[in-house]
Amino acid sequence: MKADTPRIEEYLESIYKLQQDEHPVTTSRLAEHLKLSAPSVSEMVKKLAQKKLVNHTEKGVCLTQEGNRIAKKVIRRHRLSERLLTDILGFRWDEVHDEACRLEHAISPEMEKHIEESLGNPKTCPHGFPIPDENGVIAKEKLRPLSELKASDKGIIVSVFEEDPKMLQYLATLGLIPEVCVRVEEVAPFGGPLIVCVSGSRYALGREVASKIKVK
Amino acid sequence: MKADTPRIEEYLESIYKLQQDEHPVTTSRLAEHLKLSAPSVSEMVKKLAQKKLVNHTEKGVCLTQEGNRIAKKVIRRHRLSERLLTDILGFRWDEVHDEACRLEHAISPEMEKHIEESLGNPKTCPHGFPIPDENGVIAKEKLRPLSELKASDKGIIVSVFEEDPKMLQYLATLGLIPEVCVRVEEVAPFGGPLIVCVSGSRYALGREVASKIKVK
DNA sequence: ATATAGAGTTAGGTACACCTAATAAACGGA
DNA sequence: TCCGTTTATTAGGTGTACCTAACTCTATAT
Repeated sequence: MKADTPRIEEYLESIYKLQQDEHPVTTSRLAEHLKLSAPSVSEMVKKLAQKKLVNHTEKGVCLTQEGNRIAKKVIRRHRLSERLLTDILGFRWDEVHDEACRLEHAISPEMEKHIEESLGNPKTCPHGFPIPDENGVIAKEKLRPLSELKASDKGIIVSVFEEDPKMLQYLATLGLIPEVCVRVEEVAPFGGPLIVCVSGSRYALGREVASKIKVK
Repeated sequence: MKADTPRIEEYLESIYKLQQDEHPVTTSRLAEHLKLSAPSVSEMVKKLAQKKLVNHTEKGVCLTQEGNRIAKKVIRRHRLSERLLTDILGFRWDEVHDEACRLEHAISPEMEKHIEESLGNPKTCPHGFPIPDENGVIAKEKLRPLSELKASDKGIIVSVFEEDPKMLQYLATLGLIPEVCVRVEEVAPFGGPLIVCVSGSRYALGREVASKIKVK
């Protein structure tokens, strides 16, 4: 009864991601994220609970210590894969997510180490998210979503939480990528767009997209 | 009914490999190579035949054109993976086979291209076997097994057909790796060992091992 | 207060890839 | 020629992960 077959890894990884925002991780949200039917997820969650990888209460699903450990291991592999793809194999940042989704389940602990060393111990993936160390420890910084800045606030982009290649390409053409400095010029009222200034150019940015961009 | 799920790829790859030597590819040889029971293989071969990926006759299993195409695609990915592992990620040649067995099913056509370019279009894997091009074309050379050389014959090692890490390590310590020149000093009668000379040192080499080393 | 929408689970069923045990067919040696 | 071994297949069964349809809650709106 081994606990880290690809399927299980995918469930734990999804649960981990959905835990990031405040909302509870419900069966239906999980089903949507995994593109599976609700009953399939319901059943699988039961099995994960049996294996002591998640706790399932009225308020939703949450990872146990062990579940968390495995999820972070997978995320470590995902982000290391993304770095390998961009830094060594010459992929663009918008191309790597789907590739990494496949690679993350095919990487041994030894390969993990080798990638890490060959890359010079990178701290983040190409989208700015931290790569957990071998023990699953993640370096934390306190970050704000770009959408919460006020007019004339500025910050340095740390991460871009977006998996859609088209949107990533678009953001890259605007120069909205990690490490770059961004200044908010104007915030339209009633949930309207932000006007931001990036390396001399001004752009309008929807609130929803802006909320996926974290700055420090 | 897609035809290239990991399981199917593994079967086709095994069949391809077993086709290399003269012997017909029987159900039992396949079962042994895949470490599965004979009935499982029997059943799966039937399905592969339905999908028109193999022909199954009295004399054994053989790949159809399409089966061959897929097998070579997988082998291409396997060998490119091995090169990536040794040349870029710093693995030793005896460590890469098992890693590559997992990677080969997780690599997209785009990644294939990127690996190839990053490596400078390598022609062979670390064990000396040719990497098929995108169209599955394999550059052929006429080679002899080391075991068939006579006393005082010499040749340059081209490939080492051995998957066992221990044996690969051992051969590497003797210097029996691709590109190296080897001379046969003596051939013991009745299937006994060969005495070979490699970069100044002399070693006894069993016939079975010697037959896995191809020279030109 | 009750009808109804929504979320979650149960029931029942499919596909897939594997297994063991038993059977059938082929083949080499006494 | 016949027997025993090897080789392949059939029969029957398991576990896993998915599905749809139907049911059961709960919570809200009229």
